[in-house]
Amino acid sequence: MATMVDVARIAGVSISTVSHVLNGTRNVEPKTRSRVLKAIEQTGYRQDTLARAMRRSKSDSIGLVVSDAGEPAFAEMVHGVEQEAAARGLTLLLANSAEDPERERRAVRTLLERRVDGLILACAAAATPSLLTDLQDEKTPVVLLDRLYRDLPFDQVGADNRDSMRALVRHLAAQGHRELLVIAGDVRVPALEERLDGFFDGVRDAQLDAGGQHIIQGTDRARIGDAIRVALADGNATAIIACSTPLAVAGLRALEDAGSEIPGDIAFATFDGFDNPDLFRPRLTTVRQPAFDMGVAAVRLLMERLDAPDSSPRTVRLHQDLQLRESTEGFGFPA
Amino acid sequence: MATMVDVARIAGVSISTVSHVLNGTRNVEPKTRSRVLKAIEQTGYRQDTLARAMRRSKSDSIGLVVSDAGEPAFAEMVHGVEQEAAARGLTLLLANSAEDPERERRAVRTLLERRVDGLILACAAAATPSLLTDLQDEKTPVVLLDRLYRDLPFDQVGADNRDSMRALVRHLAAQGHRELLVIAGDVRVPALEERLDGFFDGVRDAQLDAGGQHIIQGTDRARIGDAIRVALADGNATAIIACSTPLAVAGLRALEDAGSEIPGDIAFATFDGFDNPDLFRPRLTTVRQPAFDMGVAAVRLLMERLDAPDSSPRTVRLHQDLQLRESTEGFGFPA
DNA sequence: CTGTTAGCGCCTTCAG
DNA sequence: CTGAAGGCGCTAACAG
Repeated sequence: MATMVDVARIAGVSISTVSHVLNGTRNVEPKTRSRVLKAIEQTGYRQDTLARAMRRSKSDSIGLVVSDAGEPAFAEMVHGVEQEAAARGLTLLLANSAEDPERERRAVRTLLERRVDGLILACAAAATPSLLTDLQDEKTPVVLLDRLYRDLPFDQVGADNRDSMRALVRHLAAQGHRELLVIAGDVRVPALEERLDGFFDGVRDAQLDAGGQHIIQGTDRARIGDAIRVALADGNATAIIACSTPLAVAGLRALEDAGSEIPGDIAFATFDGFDNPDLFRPRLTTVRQPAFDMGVAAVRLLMERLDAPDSSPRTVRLHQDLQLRESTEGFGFPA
Repeated sequence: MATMVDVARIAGVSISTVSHVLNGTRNVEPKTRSRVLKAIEQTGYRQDTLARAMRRSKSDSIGLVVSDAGEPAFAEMVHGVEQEAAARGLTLLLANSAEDPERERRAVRTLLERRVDGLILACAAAATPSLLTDLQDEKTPVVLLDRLYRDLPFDQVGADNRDSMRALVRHLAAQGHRELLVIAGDVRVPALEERLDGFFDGVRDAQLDAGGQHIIQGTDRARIGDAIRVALADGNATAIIACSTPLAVAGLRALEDAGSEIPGDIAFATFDGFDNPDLFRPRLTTVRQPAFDMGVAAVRLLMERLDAPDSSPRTVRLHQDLQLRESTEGFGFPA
């Protein structure tokens, strides 16, 4: 591998001149410059980003740690982050914690050791509490993505979970539903907690009986299935809301096992949802997270933070779309 | 940020001793060792991976360039690569070419400049031909993923596209289908070329009339739609095969526009397919790519190549599952 | 407009 | 069992 020294020797200039033509960091006479360029061509010289990063203590790279690369929403966020990073000449270092706090800790540490310029973090549900507080003392800026922590002074980007859920509940109530079943998931995840809060906002707005609603917490599939069976047997709940894609999968499977039809037997809505929602039946009413844009926004926040390290932390909420489809439109209320 | 010098000073040892306890690269007296460890604790010292990489000229990182992060199959491959890389203590640098040869070139260059230990590459359909030949001269090992180039001496991992398609065609023929429509896509993509080849293998096996089959090439949605409409109007084709997820989307939309039912009016099968294929209707017969495992296999190949730089290149083909579902089971042939 | 030089933080011979 | 010292490839003062 050719180095700057080789280029300099061949071009008959000093290595600092080579550096300056490479980086455009000071004027160099056209003639000299072209000699250098030719030498670069000739040697096939390529800059060593590592050495450069070390010297400048700036790596032009960012790290992204996601908590579950399996969920489509996260895959989309990764995509958005990659896109925006590339557009700004940043290399993306990707890690997946798989909802494991220990892996998460290791991933963060590894990325910090690699001297990334900034870190984007979608924390695991059971994230080690000290992780984020430790990160506050770090000079490497951090942006929290999707998994937000209201009380911590980080830049954050998420969706308007609470408002979207509220709107969804109001919509269902307006159609006549009075008793709903919410598959809430792991409410330690801030986004899921917010969605549950929004549910009760909506219940209040629509003056439904708060005590009469069915809330299923946790992610255990069997338990979700049981709870749905019970609720269906009682026969009072007329609509189900799943608070994430995996929760929707659990719910849909349970309904299938029970032989219940959507929306004939029960209405169904989900957050995040599935790809190509109009191609397959049932067409599910979905609150859609702008996951790609959230990734883009996270990178922007990070770069702005680098420019202004001392400005106060900002939380950006992106609007979620409420896409109404057949799964909540055909339920037959008794006259 | 504390450096090894700080640690050495506090522990009252030389910096080389610090290095050796850090890397376990030579024996050091337990007492000394624990002094060093304490000093590390105390200073919050963290290794600078960049400096280390520069010195060892080995970065413990690998680069992955995918051609379309949007396709679910690629998202899964990324996931598999990440998983296996992390398990081996490698950091993953991710780039997306978005099927743009220019972006692809830049991505490869960037990753090379970052001194990745190896590169995994799912080439764009229209990849610059010189890209791969240039890469052959590089000492950085390269593994081709999914987008294979039979004639080039790289390690490669793909799926058994040809055989799977052949099996699918035979299955359809056994059911009575004699005239098929293939949405073949961009056959510059090797996997798609292989699938098309496999189609003709199957046609031959089943002794169908090769001239009577409908092949739609390209990715233009409108053209695919037109071709399907024409084929339906003629009324001879009884089954459609989509050779990738986006192609399936195009096909399904066209059928929907035409008001055709699957499988009543026409049978439908797809490669790669959709998530949760049993939850939504129509349940599509799918040739499923083991995308995650392909990612894993690519990392393994890469590491083995690093251990044995001169062994001959290997191509690994992973088996694809033919998942039969309703979309090909209910077509009513006239008696 | 160009060259010289001192490190960035680390690993690794080579001596002791 | 431990220390001293050189240098990986590059940037950025500082001098001319």
